[in-house]
Amino acid sequence: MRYMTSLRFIDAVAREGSIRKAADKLAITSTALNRRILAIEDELGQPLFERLPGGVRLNTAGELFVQHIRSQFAELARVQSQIADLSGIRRGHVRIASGADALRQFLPKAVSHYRTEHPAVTFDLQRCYGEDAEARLDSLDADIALIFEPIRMAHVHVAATVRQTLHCVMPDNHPLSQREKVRLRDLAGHRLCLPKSDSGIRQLLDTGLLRRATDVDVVLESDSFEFMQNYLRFENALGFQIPIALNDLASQGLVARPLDPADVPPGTLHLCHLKGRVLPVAAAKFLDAIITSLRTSYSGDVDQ
Amino acid sequence: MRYMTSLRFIDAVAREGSIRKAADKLAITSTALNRRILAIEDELGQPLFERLPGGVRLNTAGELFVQHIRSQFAELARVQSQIADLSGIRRGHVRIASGADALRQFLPKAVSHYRTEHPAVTFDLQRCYGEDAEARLDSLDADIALIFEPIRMAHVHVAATVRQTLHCVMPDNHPLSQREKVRLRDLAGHRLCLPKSDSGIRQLLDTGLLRRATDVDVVLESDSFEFMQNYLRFENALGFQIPIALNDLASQGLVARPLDPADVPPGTLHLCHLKGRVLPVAAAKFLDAIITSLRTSYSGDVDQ
DNA sequence: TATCGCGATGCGTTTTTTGCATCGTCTTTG
DNA sequence: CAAAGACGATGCAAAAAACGCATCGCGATA
Repeated sequence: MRYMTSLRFIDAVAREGSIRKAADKLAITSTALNRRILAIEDELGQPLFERLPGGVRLNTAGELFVQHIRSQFAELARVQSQIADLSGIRRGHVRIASGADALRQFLPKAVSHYRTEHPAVTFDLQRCYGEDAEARLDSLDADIALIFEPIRMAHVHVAATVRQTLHCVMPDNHPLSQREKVRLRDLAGHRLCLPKSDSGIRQLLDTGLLRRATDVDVVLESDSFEFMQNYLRFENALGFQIPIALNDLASQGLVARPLDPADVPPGTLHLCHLKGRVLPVAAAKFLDAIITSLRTSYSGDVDQ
Repeated sequence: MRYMTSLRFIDAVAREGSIRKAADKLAITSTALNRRILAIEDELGQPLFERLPGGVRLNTAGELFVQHIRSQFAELARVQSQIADLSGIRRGHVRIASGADALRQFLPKAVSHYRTEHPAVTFDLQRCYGEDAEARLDSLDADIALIFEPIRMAHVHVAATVRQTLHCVMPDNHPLSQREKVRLRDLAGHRLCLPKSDSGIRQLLDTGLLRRATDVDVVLESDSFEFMQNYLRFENALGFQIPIALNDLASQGLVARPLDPADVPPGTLHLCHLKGRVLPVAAAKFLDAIITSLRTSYSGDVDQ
């Protein structure tokens, strides 16, 4: 939308922290950008940025205004999507922030399935660590977030949750593969690969291990599930995963066994959007779709 | 705000129902206006207006978009007022839709008092009949509405209510002026001046009169309280009013006596704003101020 | 059937926006 | 401690956008 240019520019400058850098990204000269900002500040009657020697930074008024700008963008997107929906063809853009878990199998399937029904809808999948997913909801950089385990911020709305029992992943010839369930004490003496400590899986494991004071042998930590999964066979080590992230293990000679819930409580996958926000049609319908899909896969474990 | 020009224009065209008429009001040529609208429609990928032989009319997409535009204006005003509030001087613009009742004494006093404390705040007082006040909240043409008696629309939020006992106004030498309270049956044989039927006062009276089947002599109807009040002495007639609208009667040789609540139930004055809307700081503070002021004047009768 | 009022469009003019060169200031670096 | 580098601000000319005028085509109205 053309009339929002100045607002887009201000947002960019706020993100870059420098007029010149933002101008580069926006493919205009810094002068033009500078003057647009001066013009808006002039109209507002108040500066939005503090001028620092190394660039600019939002002042309090600027914080308020940028927040306003972002919500305007989100609102516009929503209205556009609503208008597009009138013509029958659903179009729009859905931005999803997710941990690595759901990005492995679940979201690829869900997105492609949705796109076969609504080819005009495009997607943006953002891989997030830790609190980042929530922060992106907050800054309106994402419409929907899939977060495993801890929800920290107060202003996210949880549309649905899925209970996920932790599984232990291992080569199919590993001694523990004989068991139906794995207890924490069984891990003693085996080599473990653990996700990094900002992962929800790790946090659940840590509390369990701490409680039982089990002595474990952690050979590596990583934030890449893919790496860990491919690594297990080489060291005959144990990895950990939640069901939604389990892909076709058999073809890699791996198996998964659930951890006994008595040792490690099941974690929760949260499907969230920003509280108080009305999602664009495409995003709202996609959210519905994945909730339905989750309900068929994990019938008893989904809450809304 | 400069960047909103196109949006303002669309809003104007929607209100006027004609590009040429709107162009006149906006003091530009119809060509320029026409092209701006074509440009926006082009960007949106969908027309917003139906072209009729006598002008234009919003289509469904247009309705959605104009609604969006209006909420953007309101949001911007809110943010601006919030920003202005940062610098200490509270500035802003408060738009009030009210029936004639509160416009007589109460609002003039309240507004002038508020403006002595916040001279940078400006006001817009809109005299509304019937449902118009609520409609203006809805179209974001007003921030606050004072409505006596019936609230019809679902999406107004009532911030406070004040119970108002109907009073009978009469010349001070009128026989009924001897009584402390006036019963409906006392009205028989006297000349009455009644507000028009869309007034809350009239509706309360009508139900009371209907119930008692009192035979009354209505000599005139008007929607102007001022006219009626000035008229009473000439015919030695009776008028009706609620406390908030009672000005200095004594100087006009008039007195007011409450109607017995057993005959006519007390009415309710509603202080409202649009549900779900965050008011600009100035409007919100003014609302607080008048609620406080009402509480001191009608202590027992105010609910929040 | 003629007229009127409406929105759309081609074209020259005016206003706004942009880019270039440059200034002054502050931090970093040799 | 001085030179270099990066930043935002500003004067001025070029480019782009918006505007106004004249005019067209269309449908309603009288």
